[in-house]
Amino acid sequence: MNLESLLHDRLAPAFAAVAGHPVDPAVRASPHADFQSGAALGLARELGRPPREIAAEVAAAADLAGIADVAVSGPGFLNLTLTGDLIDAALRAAAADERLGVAPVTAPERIVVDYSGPNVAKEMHVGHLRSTIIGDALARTYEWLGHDVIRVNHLGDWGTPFGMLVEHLVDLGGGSDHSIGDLTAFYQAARVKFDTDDDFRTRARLRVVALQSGDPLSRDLWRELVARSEQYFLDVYARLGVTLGPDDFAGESRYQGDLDAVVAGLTEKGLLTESDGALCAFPAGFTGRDGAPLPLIVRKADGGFGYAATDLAAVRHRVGKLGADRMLYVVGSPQRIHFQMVFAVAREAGWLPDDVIAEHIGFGSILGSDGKMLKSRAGDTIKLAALLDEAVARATAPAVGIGAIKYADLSGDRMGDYVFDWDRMLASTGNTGPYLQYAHARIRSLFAKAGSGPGEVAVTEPAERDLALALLGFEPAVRAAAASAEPHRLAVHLHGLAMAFSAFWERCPVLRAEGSVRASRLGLADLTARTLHTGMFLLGIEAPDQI
RNA sequence: GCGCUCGUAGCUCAGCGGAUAGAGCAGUGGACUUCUAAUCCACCGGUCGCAGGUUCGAAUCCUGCCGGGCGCGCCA
Repeated sequence: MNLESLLHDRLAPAFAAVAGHPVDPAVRASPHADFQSGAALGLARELGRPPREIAAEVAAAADLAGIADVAVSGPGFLNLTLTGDLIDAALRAAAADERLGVAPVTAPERIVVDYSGPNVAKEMHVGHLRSTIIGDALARTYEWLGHDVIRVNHLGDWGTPFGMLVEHLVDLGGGSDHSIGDLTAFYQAARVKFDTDDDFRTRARLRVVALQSGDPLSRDLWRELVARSEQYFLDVYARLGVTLGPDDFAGESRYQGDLDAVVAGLTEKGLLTESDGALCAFPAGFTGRDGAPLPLIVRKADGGFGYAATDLAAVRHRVGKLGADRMLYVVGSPQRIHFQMVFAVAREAGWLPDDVIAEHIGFGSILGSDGKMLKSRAGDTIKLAALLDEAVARATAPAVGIGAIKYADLSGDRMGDYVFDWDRMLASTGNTGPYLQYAHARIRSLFAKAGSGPGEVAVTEPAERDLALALLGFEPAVRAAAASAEPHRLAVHLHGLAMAFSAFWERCPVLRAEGSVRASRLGLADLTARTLHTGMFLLGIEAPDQI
């Protein structure tokens, strides 16, 4: 149940009656009561009356019987204090519902979420962490709310590096698993040869041509590389608890057949200009260093296609074939302008209708303790696998270590940078994954000993009431996270819920209570566990029964 | 130079138009015959980068500065 909406709906008619027109009651959580409405303040000038008088009139007119006690406060606020009956009823309704009282959206959208997108033949590294974690949390959240989510893993599986990689594979004698071995070593060996061996470099260039023109051997070896990499990615996703699966891979190679059509389409619309031999689009409103129009390079001077062409083809495909109502690109902030330009060109080309939303979901960097981009001590990029190994080694259990990393990534505003700090993220207290897991596990242990299940909730103690309000704040938190594509809104709420539960735990004995009090507290505990479990599930964080 | 983004307590961060700006960590002082003390309670701690503006009301919106990060034609 969404209490804010309920209060909003009850106050709106009263405000409309007093003001003579519709007014947003502006119901918010309040430090002075459960909720407050400050709308009377804004009406004072218009109505030429003191705000407290307006507030009093609204309070008298509003139908809040059985829902909340209302009082005029301060300069003209309405303080709203929920009745015990309403709280009990709302908790019972949530407890009786598998979805905790959160109804699916009434108008489901088809939402394409593009995230993770690692490069074939390279190991995943910390640079892929945030996109993978944030994207997965968003996909899970939208899906749970009832949207039709299509996950897209836009692999870097095409382009000039693959001439080099395939040629290297040929040198090693073909495509058996053993010849590829460690992906990073394989890539680096190819790279070294490419940089130092003229003959190899020439063969690599020819191999690109062969690959792109469909030479069977080249294609087979390329496919082997892709397959190997995909299996490796899936292993990482399994460790991370990320829901990307084998059917979600849709790499750049998939759009190669569409690129000529992209160029043709843009040409037909008169959107392409030749500049220094390259075909460029110049969407309105983008300027570069010298104030000149900023180009989106669709086809390079050498005739090859850049990523802009692929991204445009992907937009076309996602709108035209996948039927997207909304597309989210969970990609780091540095690419913000690129995507804005892609979206702008796609709109001009007619591939992105006005009623389809395309959003770049940017995020900040992960920093080391020195305040710079996170690197290993030697200054290299840190492999994701190594990071996960360390998390597991440092934590009491794999789920705790992995959960700590994921929660640290999701608990702050995604646009900000954050400092990667093992001690802080693994701490059992504070706004951390382990704290949430601990709160959940405590409840599970309670039921392991209780000998009876949850009963009907009837809130009496202040700590129970605080917990109840936190529980009822779950729905608004999930909807807020979804509305702004900001998982931290849910994460912060879950931390507050866990804190409210801890306070309840200290002050309100459960198993030592008797009769209906014991049953009610078990009911509160159970609802808390289920809410934490669901919320953590939406963030992609495991909630073990024991820690 | 232009653009994007971030500047809130010693540290890490919420809050993003409403009443005395909130948490956590660190610090100080308490609480274990107790359902997981991996916890809880209290205290301490802030000219919300600076200066204007809009508003009944600004950390929140606008403008201009200052400081950090990132981008700005053939890498993705």
